[in-house]
Amino acid sequence: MGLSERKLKILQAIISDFINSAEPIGSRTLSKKLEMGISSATIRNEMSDLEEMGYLTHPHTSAGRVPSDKAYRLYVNSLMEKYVLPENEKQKISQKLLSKFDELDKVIANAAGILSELTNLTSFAITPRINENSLKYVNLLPVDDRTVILMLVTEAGKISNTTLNLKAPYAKDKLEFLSKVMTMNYKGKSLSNILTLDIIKNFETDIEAMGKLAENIMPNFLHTLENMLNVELYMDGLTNIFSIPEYSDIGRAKLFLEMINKKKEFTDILINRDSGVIITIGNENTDEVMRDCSLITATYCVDGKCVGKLGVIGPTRMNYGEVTSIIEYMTDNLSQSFRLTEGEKDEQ
Amino acid sequence: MGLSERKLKILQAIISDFINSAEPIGSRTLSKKLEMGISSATIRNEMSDLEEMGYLTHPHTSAGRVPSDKAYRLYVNSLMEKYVLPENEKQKISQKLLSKFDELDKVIANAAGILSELTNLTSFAITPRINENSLKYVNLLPVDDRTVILMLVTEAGKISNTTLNLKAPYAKDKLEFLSKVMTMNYKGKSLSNILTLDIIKNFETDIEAMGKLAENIMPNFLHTLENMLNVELYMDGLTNIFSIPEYSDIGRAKLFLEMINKKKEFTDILINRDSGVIITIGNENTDEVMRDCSLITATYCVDGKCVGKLGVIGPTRMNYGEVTSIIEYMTDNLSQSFRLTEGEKDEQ
DNA sequence: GTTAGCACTCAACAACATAGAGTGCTAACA
DNA sequence: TGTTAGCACTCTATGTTGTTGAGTGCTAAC
Repeated sequence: MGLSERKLKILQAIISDFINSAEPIGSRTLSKKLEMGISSATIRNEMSDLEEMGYLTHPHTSAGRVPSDKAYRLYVNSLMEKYVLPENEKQKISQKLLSKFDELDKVIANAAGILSELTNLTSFAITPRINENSLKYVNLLPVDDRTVILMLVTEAGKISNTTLNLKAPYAKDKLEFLSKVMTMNYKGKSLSNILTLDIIKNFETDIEAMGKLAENIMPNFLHTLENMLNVELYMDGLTNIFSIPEYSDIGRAKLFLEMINKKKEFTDILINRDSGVIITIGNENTDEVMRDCSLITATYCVDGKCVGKLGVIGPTRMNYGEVTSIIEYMTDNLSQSFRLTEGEKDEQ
Repeated sequence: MGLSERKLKILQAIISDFINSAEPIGSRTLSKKLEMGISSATIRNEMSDLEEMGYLTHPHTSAGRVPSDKAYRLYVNSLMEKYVLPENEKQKISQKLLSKFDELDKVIANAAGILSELTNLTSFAITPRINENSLKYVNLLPVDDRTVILMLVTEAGKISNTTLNLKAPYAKDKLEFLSKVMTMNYKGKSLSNILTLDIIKNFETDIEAMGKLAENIMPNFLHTLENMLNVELYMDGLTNIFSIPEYSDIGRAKLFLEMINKKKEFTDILINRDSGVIITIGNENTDEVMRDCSLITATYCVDGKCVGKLGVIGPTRMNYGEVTSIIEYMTDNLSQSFRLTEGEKDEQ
């Protein structure tokens, strides 16, 4: 049994209705709404077929039909009409997205905020992994007798610094010398490479070569490198789930928030998703806890590398068309603005 | 009518019982539990008096009694027995608190995590305001033709930096010159003072004196200063509220989480609290939305100035004794560790 | 002042009835 | 052969009623 034109139309109607109302829909209501001149009985027959084929389910005998994950997948792939963001919406988003901040992390956190506001869902964003970034220079700046600022700068301009409190006073010229030696040793190497074993092994000889001061500074150097590789997760709109009927049950709301709050695990799930706009619906999610949610992510690029992610998580019943458009527009916008810097550089 | 010894004893018993069980307690149950050889009828009379005096309430006629905010206040002030943290607990806390991180922000975020774990409540921590900190130096570091790192260092060693993408290329010597001029102009002045009007007014003449490059950099300088003054709020244990019977109602849980999630407002509430261990119970909170919560905060000091805060928020029915001890121990511990750096400096 | 005794109150729970939204099947129709 | 009206049936949601038990408040006796 194939999916006739009519079956598709009925299925689409059921899905759009359910996305809006969250209520199972019955044959009579649908018959009236469709205005196709077919009676509720006919629709009942079709619905029965669709259920047999796995597109619909039944909370209980005397309830209307509810779309299954399979139905949402079909809907997303071919049934739903592409939502086009109105031009003034686009402008509003662009403005909010880019006006306020310079710092990457702040821009990304802000983006998550905007996204949750627009979709009324829980949104998240992760900053790009900078694995491949190579170190540009190491700078040790004197503050006072025992305080030193360790500053690392990558080729892409990402900076990280830490204030170190040394156990013994140091000489300024030694500090300068150490900066130079460290820069010479590690310049051009990618952060993750520096952290791999073979380079770390060399540290002992490095330390010996560079003297007592290095002994104090090296562990901090490694630690700072590790921090730079950390992906930052930002979330917003957590309380939006309370407005969603699916989560009016306290148990489900709890599970949802607990899942979201395991930041480490959640970040890993996000990192491992493919690039581009990816929609995973309900049981398509490999992670047990997410089986009754849908996840939409898209990738934004920094300096041409598409490694940051922006997305939303919510009930499988969500407005895929609109949400996807918004996310896609936002990531495009972000990528473009992060490329601008690059562009400016090239103009030189 | 005063509070006789016996009334106090009964009140104390009701409160401790309710803190544990969250269930209204009746006269018969209490009579058995107290083992004072007084009958339920007598206790009923006493309870009736206590209710008249405002220490107890009644969810409905046939329910047991529940302590009022006034009762909790009395309990906290004089009735409750001081909880002494066992030595091994203390050690565990100290270890977790200090082992992992160097950076102040990370230590504070981590502290909030530990606190929520220990108390099973929602915890929070704010980083210190550094209003009074004075600027030590301004450093402009060249990265490439149009990229500059703006780095600000305060006397207390707090560093902040921003990567600037300039609109035009610059000359290295001008950058160096500008660093020196800016350091000269603003060194020793407190961050908040630099941001006040009279100094900002001078900027225009400053910019004129320092040339085109300054025009580009000054707004970023101000912006970075503002950022340094921002207090960071960390929270943890949000989902703990779901285990608390008071919040098994989805409406209340929602209100609670929404309140907590208004970070700006919540931070303001925290900042404005007095120093030391402060307990505000239910309607003692000036903010409407917090009237059915209790808030416990304590202050930790950095470099001798007590301006950071650590605390929990939860239902008025919370274990004030234990929670207070834990928070107090943690802030003491933090203050001490943040003083160590200071101590080391003094040893010089 | 304390206590036994008793009438009274009220939430919580269970048992039952009812309404209504919806289904599935059948038989008739085009 | 597909479509439809009609009808019995199902099941949730909602309301009603009764019962239980924990608890109170009052009174009278100790």
